[in-house]
Amino acid sequence: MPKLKPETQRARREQILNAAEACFTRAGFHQTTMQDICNEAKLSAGALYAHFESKEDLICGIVRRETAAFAERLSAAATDAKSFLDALRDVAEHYTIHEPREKNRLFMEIGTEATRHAAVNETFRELNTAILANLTSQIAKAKANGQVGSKLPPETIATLIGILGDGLCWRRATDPDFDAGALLPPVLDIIAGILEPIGTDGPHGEQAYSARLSASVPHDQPETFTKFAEKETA
Amino acid sequence: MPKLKPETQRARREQILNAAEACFTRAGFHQTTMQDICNEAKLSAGALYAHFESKEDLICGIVRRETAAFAERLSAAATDAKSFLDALRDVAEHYTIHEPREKNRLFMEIGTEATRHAAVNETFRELNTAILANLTSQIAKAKANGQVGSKLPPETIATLIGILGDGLCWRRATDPDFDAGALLPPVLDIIAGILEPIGTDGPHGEQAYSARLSASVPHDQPETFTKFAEKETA
Amino acid sequence: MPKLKPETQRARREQILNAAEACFTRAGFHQTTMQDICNEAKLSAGALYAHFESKEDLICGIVRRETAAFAERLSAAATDAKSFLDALRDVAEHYTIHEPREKNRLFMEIGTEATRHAAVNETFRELNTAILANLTSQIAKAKANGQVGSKLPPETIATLIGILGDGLCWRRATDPDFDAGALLPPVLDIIAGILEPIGTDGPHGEQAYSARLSASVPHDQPETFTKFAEKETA
Amino acid sequence: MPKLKPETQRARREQILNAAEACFTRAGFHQTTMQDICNEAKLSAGALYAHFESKEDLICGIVRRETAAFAERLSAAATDAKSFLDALRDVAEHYTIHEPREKNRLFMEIGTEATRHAAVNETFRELNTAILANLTSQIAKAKANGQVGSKLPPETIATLIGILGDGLCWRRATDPDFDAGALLPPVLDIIAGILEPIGTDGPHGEQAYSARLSASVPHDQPETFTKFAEKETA
DNA sequence: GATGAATGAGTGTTCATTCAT
DNA sequence: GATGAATGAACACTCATTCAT
Repeated sequence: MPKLKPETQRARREQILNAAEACFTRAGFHQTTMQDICNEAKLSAGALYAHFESKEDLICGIVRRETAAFAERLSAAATDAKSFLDALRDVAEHYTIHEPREKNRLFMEIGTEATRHAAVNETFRELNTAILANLTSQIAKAKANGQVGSKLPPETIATLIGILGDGLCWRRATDPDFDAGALLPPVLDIIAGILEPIGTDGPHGEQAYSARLSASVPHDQPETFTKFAEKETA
Repeated sequence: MPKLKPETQRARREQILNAAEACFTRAGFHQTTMQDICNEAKLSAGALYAHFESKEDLICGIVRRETAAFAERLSAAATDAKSFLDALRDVAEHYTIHEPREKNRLFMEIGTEATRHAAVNETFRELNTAILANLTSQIAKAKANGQVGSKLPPETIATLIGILGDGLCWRRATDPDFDAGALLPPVLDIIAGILEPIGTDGPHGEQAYSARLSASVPHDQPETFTKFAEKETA
Repeated sequence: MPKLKPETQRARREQILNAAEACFTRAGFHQTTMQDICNEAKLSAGALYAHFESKEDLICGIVRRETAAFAERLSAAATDAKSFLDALRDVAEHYTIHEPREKNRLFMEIGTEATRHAAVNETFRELNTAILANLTSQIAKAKANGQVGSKLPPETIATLIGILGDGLCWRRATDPDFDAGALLPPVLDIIAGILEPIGTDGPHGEQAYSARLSASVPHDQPETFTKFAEKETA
Repeated sequence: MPKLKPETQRARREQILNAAEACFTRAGFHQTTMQDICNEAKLSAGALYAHFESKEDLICGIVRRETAAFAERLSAAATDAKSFLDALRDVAEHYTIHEPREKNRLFMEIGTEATRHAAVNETFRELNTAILANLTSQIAKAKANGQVGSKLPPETIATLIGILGDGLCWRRATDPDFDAGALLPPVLDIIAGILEPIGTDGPHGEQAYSARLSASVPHDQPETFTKFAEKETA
């Protein structure tokens, strides 16, 4: 038998990753057995190990894919949305309203796992750093354009936004009664407060964040994150 | 060996919990074996199981203790500090600067575990709810006293503060380069912005958060959380 | 503290044996823990081990007591009943009708255990042998008196009766639908057939076994088995 | 290693069952560890658990096999032997003379275990019922043919025979001095007495049971029990 | 004499990974 | 390349027994 076409290879990898993600999301990393994943992927153990050399590697694959997807979405939102804040809102809505709570749990699981396994950690940080860098550069440009008034360094702002996002995700994963829909507006107001967009009468005026901010923080097209997704499927 | 004094019993429980916490902090729940904990506690397996009926129960014990300690600290800070914001800063400094990063990881681990095990989940949520309620009531009082101007419901404010805390914790656990010292001031500024303390020229003026806020939000003595600590050691 | 009075000692032993028997009957030897027995006897582990040196020893105690009780009953029945067959019927009725099925199970458990543990085996066989000897001597006397016509050696007859009894017990222990009341008459007819009592028109005539046999096999007072019970409580 | 042929699967199961039977026979269920069985079968624990899902399941497998073998033997004897009694004698001789005493112990162990574990109990009873039904139908046919004169219902006769068999087995398992060779003839005489075969001068005449009975109770071909053996190996 | 906490070897079972076919 | 049976080290947990108090 000749070597599988790279195309088939990639598809197979994707299939396994899908199965793994489904299992991990459903039951967590440690409660999921390799056999569970094989069953879900309708593949034999041997076939699975031809593509991922260990369970840890599989986790890395998920981390890579999830994080790349996140970066992608951020990027896409930045392109499509009218303003930086709108983009943020789109992404936040996606992850805390449209996606099921289980996805938030998977994110926690990933972060926690990254804390314990060198390889996962490396993967996780590398991508996180890239996302932060992207956010930072967007903010820097907005500042340069005079559209963001905050005196805080762009990286600090990016980190603050990241913290809010992580906290939101954690809370939803953890608390079944958490109402993301109700919390998102004040959270976006907070972000608006951090950015201190020029040309408004302050972040805490009477207007709703969307009305106030929709046009105020235009942003450049960020560099794409597709490379990470490609890296994964390469 | 006659019946142990309740006092000794409690000490033994504490000793086991200490060992378990050390192990869990070092290696995570799933990587820690009961034997590891026995070794750390210098106790036999049988002795351990006389105090905790399962590994899960041990995790619940840790959750209870950690969360109770957190509530306690929040409560103490509220009593000691000059203002609500100062109290928050004290607590935040403790958990993101004084405590080792490993403690933040343990917190993540706890939250993640709560996501998967019914018993852990129940324990976790019960205590989390109590903490949020306490925070909420403190804020409500401050509003009643006219010291907090925000129009947001107290519970929403409490939740927002919680999200920032969780996010901070997550970030530090996850990112070895994270500089909590640098992030804490802006985070507290954000909180100040949320509270909109009366008698200042707005949350985002020139003054540093400490200067601006130190005397602005006095607060009443919150109800103590000691009951949870007692519950654990009862 | 002075040594316990022998009387108290014996009572304590009895108390433990009662508890053990209750537990063993309820759940079997292997499913019963020493702690179960301690709880049932309302005694500490240490106190129990002051009287029985191991779980096996406890089983031996039960074997001794149960078997002695059986011998006693056989003996008493021989004294009270009008005929040997009546005595057998009384005993059989007791063990397969009056006693709960659980007792039959305990008997099986005892026999099975005797098969595996040297000490239990010795105890079990010693007493079984004595019972068989007693039965044998009763039959021998009946033959000598001309009341039993069978040409089979008395010991063989005794063994055959024993086999029927064991089989009956086994069947009841094993089969919840077993109707001992319906089976006992034919079994006693069989025994009558084995004995071939003189002065009847054969064992399988029209008469019911009791009518046919009630007066036909008078028997002497057998030597008592009380000594075994005493041995146990000595 | 592609999928094993069903044939090989069956052989592997058999190999495990053989090992388990050897161990259980040697030491009893509770004294045998899964590791013992693995060693005996020269198999790893994982391999064993691929075929039997628990120790209890293994016991059920043994019960099924043993009981099926017994039914088979009964069936075969009925086919081969000249008379029903001869068949019974063949089977009895096999189990109480040819087979080692240990097999009798295994039988006791099985029965005792059936008393405590739901799954084992169900398996045990199901097969026991089938055997009894087969015996019953054989007897019913013999009665219909006028070859059995007893007025007892066929089922009662079958149960009585069963009781004698169980008792015999119990006695041999339990008593090392038991001489089955000496007891079998009178036991068969008893059975002959129960059946009351027509055309003889009564069951307790001068002739030995074999001489008297060899031709007296012809019997039809019983339905085979092979189905149970198949069920096990299916 | 009594207590019951402590011991620690041992149990049934699981599961990531390998490799003969 | 794929299969899935096999491996075997671990694991959480138990329980007969001991012995300090």
